Amino acid sequence: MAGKTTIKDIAKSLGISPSTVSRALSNGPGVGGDLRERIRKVASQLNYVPNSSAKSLRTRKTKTIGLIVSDIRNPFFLEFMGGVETVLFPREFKFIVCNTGEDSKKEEIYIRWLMEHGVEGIISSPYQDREGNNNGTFYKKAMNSGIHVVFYDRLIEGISNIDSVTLDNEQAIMNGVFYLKDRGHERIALCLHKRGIYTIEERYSGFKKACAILGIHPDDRWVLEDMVNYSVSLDKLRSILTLADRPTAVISTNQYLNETVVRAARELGLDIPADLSLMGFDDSSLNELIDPPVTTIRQPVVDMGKIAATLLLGRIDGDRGEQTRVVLKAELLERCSVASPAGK
Amino acid sequence: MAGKTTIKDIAKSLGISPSTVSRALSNGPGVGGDLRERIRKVASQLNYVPNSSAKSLRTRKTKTIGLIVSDIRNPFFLEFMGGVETVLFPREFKFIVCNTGEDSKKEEIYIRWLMEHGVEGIISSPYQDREGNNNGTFYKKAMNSGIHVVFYDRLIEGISNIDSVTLDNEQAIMNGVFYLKDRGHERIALCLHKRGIYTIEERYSGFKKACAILGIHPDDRWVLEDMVNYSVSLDKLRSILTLADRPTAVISTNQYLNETVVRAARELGLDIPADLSLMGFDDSSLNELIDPPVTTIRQPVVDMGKIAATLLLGRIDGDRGEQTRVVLKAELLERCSVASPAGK
DNA sequence: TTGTAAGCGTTATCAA
DNA sequence: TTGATAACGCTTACAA
Repeated sequence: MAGKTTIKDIAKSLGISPSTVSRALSNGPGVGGDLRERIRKVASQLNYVPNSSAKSLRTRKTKTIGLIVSDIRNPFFLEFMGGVETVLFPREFKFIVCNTGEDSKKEEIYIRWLMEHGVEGIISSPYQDREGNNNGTFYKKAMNSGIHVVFYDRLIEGISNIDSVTLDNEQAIMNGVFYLKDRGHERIALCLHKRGIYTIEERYSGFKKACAILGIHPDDRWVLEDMVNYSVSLDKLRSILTLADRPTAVISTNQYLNETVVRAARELGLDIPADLSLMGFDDSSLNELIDPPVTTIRQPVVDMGKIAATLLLGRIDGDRGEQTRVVLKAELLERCSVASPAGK
Repeated sequence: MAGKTTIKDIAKSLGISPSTVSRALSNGPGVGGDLRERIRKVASQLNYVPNSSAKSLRTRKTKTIGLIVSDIRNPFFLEFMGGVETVLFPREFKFIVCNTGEDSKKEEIYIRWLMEHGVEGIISSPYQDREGNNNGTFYKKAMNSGIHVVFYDRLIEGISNIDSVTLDNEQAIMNGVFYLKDRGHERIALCLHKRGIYTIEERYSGFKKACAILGIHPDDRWVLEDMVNYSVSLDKLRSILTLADRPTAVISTNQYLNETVVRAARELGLDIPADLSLMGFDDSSLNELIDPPVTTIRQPVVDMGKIAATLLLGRIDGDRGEQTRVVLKAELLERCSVASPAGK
């Protein structure tokens, strides 16, 4: 009703000074236990709500961080955010969600907004295009102005002192290839999202490494790039799956692509795993219920979120130790989408 | 490097007054086009970053809203948030995500934080327990202090003047029951999350209404409540599905329960739809790939997000019109999980 | 068009 | 233990 009550109103109503009220309400020392109680009482009677803009202006602390995600539609982020919130809430930290949609410009804008907002830290999965362009300089700028940054899922190389938590993507895909080879597959296709993005490059490189180690030579044209939506993905899959000498197995590199391959196979009349094996990546709980249940490479996403938030809060709390780079291991969930190819 | 540059630094460096700089930088009138350009240039040279705490303190505007979600793990929110972000970004509004986890106390804490933070609005899906307790008074408090509130998905009854966007839950479930009856089902079970929650009550009531209209009388014990995790859900489903006179169809009321029913049926050796039909609710893109593809009641979630954000921005922009209550219609996606019961 | 000055609600420093 | 005062960085009457 009335204009918002401030610390001054409380002070006036008790006939004391604003500074005392401030001390009492922020649990600072130097206030009589008795007086403190009376102040608290009046504050709640007057419906006092602290003004954090004023507080932040004075203290330069907002208890707020920014969470930059590359694609808000990806179920990966639900789990990740869940992990982050778990850690942030008990510490009374709030987070602003920034969805870049793999748009470098949007990422830049959000970084600027976060700086203006006065966040104390940023947890980000940065974008990088195939030419290697990224927003590294903006993250640097944020760091220079005292904002701590933690990268998750993706890295920007050559930018120092930024803590990170990522997956061992190379190893994850290598294990996938090994698993397929064990079951007799040498004709393996790979589905990739946009080249340039850290995880995609790592997964691609893991694929090549594993093939080299095993001495197998999948056709270069079976490496499908830019699978960004269903219609282009279907076209690309069709182009390799309708040939006589087609691959016998496909490795997908995210949950969206798992679905895409299953759909495409159905549309092309290919049975999984009889006609085509699928090694999925990421794990929606639904992968188990799909026909057939999809064998998949699972990342510990919730942990990733918790670790990212913990690293960041550590820095905010004053940890000036060396850069931390946490690398998590993936797990291969064996289900039913991989078979041995005919004739083996 | 240096302490952050402020408007004063820019003013000093140009030998002009801070107010002129402020006017120039905030695109206000009353500044020479020439001067404005020079100010802009110096600002960027000095790496000027506006301090929004200071700005907010002065203007009482933060360009920030709060988004309260009841369970961050529910894929519903991914889509919803996506819709919200779409509308907010072009308007330069940021959002803070608050996960209550169906915990009334946590909801209250978040509302308080949002008020302190100075958000201009709150988009919320409020919790209510089976006794009807909710945080209505806190939402009222927020409203009274000038924070606009929009409810989505769920409502708190008897609290006036709050815009909302919800689903026509009663009709949605009624259509589901009608669909089942058309295919010969009269022995229908219903799976519910926590009673008390708005959507759950509405869906339950829709179920009863439809049964009354059709003159069918499912066993009361087939209405399963509190299906909050897999093990209790499995137990409850087992208790009704292992009886000789068991239901022939189950209606689920969220995506999580869709999965639960499918898993439980498999565990109990029941084939869907031969032994048991399933009418799902909510639609993950994966429902189509499940074995069998799940017939489901789909909500227009992205639209819901866009509408909620649009309503809120309208209020923030000064719309003082009557309370708006948008009620969206669900869509029944016919797939393969419903069959006619044996003997029909 | 530009400058002056007050004030937004806090906290922190210094005295009392 | 308490109070007076300045300051955080910005906007906005009002005056020039």
